[in-house]
Amino acid sequence: MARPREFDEADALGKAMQVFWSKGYEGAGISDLLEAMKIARGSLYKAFGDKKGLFLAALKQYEASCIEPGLQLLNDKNIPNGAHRIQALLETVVAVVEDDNDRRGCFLCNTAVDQAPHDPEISKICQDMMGKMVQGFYCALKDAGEHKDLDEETLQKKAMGLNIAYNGLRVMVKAGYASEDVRKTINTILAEFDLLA
Amino acid sequence: MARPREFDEADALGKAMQVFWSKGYEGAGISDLLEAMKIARGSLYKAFGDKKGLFLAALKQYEASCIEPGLQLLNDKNIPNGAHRIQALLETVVAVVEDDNDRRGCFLCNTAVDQAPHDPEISKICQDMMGKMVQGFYCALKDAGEHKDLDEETLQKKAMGLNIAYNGLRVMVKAGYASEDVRKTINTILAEFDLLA
DNA sequence: TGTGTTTTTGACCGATCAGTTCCTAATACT
DNA sequence: AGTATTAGGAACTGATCGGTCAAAAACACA
Repeated sequence: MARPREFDEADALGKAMQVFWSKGYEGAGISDLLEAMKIARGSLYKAFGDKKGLFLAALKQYEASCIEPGLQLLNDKNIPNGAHRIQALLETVVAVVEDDNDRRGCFLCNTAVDQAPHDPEISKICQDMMGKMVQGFYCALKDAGEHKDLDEETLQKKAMGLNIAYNGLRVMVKAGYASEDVRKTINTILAEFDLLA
Repeated sequence: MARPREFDEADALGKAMQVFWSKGYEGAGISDLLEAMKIARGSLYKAFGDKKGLFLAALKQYEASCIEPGLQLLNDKNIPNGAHRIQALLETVVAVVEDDNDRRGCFLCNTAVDQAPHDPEISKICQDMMGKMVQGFYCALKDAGEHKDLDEETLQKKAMGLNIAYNGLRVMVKAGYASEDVRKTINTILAEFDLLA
C-alpha cells in the first residue's frame, strides 16, 4: 500500500561504488553520486540513510562484486596448481591498467589508506576483508607445489606476505608506474615466494 | 625596508606537513592548516601561493625529513650487512605503531594512493620519490650477503619488490592491523627475500 | 621623523558541502 | 473511489570550502 521504488537499488549502488572507488570518500560529493546513480537527493537519503551509510553499502558491494571473484579464483580447483591461481590474481592488477589504463586501484586498499585510520568501524571492515584475502592466498598456497609440505603457521605467514605484496602492487599502480614495470615486479614477487615454475 | 616575517617558514611548513600527513589533501582544511601553523590566512597564501602549493612544499619537506633519513639508513656503511639495514628500515614501520600508535603511514604512500591518480604533477613526484626508495633498497642489497653475486637487473627487480612490500606494510598498518601482526609479516618478507641470517 | 615596502590580519567572497523539509506523485489495500 | 503509505523532487538550511582584499602594522632607510 505504498508507492514502489522507481530505481533499481542494486544498480544505483553499483554506480555509487564506482564513484567512491574513483574519487574516494571525501572526494565524492553527494552531487557526483546523485548524477551517477541517476536518482534524486531525497531518494538517496531515504534509501541509504546518509553518505556514510551509502559508502558502507558500496564497500559491501565491492566485496561481493570484486573481492569475492578474486577469492574464487584463488580457490579454483580447476587450476590445480595454486601458484598459477596466485599468478592469475596478481595479473588482474596489471591487466586493468593495460586494458583501460584503470588506475583506481583496489577500493578496499584505497579505503584502508584514507578512511580506516579515522573510523574504527571502517577499520574493522577493512581488516575483515583483508583477512579474507589472506585466507584466499592461504588456500592457493596449500595447492602450490612444494608448499604443501609446510606447516600451517608458515603458510599463514606466507599468505599474509602475499597480501602485503598485493596491496603494494596496488599502490604502485596508483603512483603511476608503467604497466611493464608492474608486470616485472609481479614476476619478482612470484619468484621470491617460490611460486614460479 | 620592509616588515619582516614573523613566523618561521620552515617551522610552519613542518606543521602543515603533519596536518596533510594525518588528514590527507582533501581532509585537511585551510582552517586546520592555519591553526596548526599558527599563522593568518593571508600569510599562508602570500608565502605558499595556494593549497596545492603548500601541499607540494609539505611533500618536499617530507622527503627531506623522512625519506632522506630512510635512504641514509639503507646506505649506512656502518652497518656492514645490507640485510640488517633493510630489516632496520622495515622495523621503523612497526616501531611508530608500537611507540605512539601512529597509523598515519607513509605520507608519500598516502599521497600516491589518493592524489597521484588525479594529478600528473603529483604522480611524477611520487614516482620519483619511490624511485629513490628503490635505489636505497638496491644499495642495501648490494651489501647483503650472497646477493652481492647477483646481476644488476636481478638486484633492481628485488629492490622494486622490497619497495612494494614496504608500501604494502604501510597499508597494513593503516588498515588497523595489530603491531605484532605487522612485525610477523616483516619477518616473513625478510625470509622470502633471503634476508635473514 | 617621515616614507616606502612588505607582512599581517580579519572581514568578506561565491561556491559547494552534507543534510532536511515539504509538497506532489504513485501505488496498494479497503 | 477513498485512503494510507511511501517515493520523488526541488527548494532550502547552516556550515564550511578555498581564496581575495584592503587596511593596519612593523620594519629599513633617508
